[in-house]
Amino acid sequence: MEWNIFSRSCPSRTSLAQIANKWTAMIVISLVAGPLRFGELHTRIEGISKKVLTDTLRSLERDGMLIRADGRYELTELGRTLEEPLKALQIWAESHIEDVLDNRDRYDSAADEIVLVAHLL
Amino acid sequence: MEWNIFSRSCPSRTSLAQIANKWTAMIVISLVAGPLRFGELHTRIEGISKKVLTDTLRSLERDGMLIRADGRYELTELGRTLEEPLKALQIWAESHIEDVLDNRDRYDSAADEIVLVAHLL
DNA sequence: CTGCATCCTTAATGATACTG
DNA sequence: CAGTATCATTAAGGATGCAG
Repeated sequence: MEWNIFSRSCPSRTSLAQIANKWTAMIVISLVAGPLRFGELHTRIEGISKKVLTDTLRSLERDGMLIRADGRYELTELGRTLEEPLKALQIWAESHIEDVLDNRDRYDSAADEIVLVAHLL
Repeated sequence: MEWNIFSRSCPSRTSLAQIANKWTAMIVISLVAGPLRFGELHTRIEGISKKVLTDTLRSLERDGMLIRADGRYELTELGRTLEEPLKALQIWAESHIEDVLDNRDRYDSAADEIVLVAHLL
């Protein structure tokens, strides 16, 4: 069977949507070093609500990325295969953020100028 | 400066949210081979609405991932650095989807059993 | 064809209170 | 502590029509 994320109804797109997600990335990255409790995850991933954390953990558990064993969340073998690609996203985000912020400033001030000129006409 | 996606208000988290996104992934992957027109992107990325495509393209343009040159969207140098990590997500999604679907089936039928037992009590 | 603007619907997220 | 349940808010996504 040929799976293709570009195909509207291909299940692989739902899988992509699940892994291409900031909460998923932070949870998986947090669990790489070893199992953690709910509260530990809640502390490390600043700003995540208990509801969102619960929902995301259930969803990852359903997909077989992690398991819950005596109060701790642990990556499965499948989940560990996500370490590398998701860690790469973290590294990208943290190492390119200054460029991105500069670009945003430039873009926004260019937009401001357009508005300014428009007022002069 | 130390950037950290786990910090609630760190700008790098907004950047992570932008790249850890299925539409971003599909757009960037589509543009790796060369510039494309709006309509070409709209065709390749099945099921994306014009509004979402427009919004996502603007957002990526703002962050400096791509530029619009005479009707074509083209990755910038910064955007091309996303090729590898995002392509990795595509490959993961397409190559592990069968495992994921199996896991979902198992998880859901286990949940059904619990409901069944609950009815017997 | 390439968008932008609008309106509408749904999904994601957040806040709070509550229970085992 | 580890959730669940509920409600409120916000963001994402989609449909349609219009304009350059």
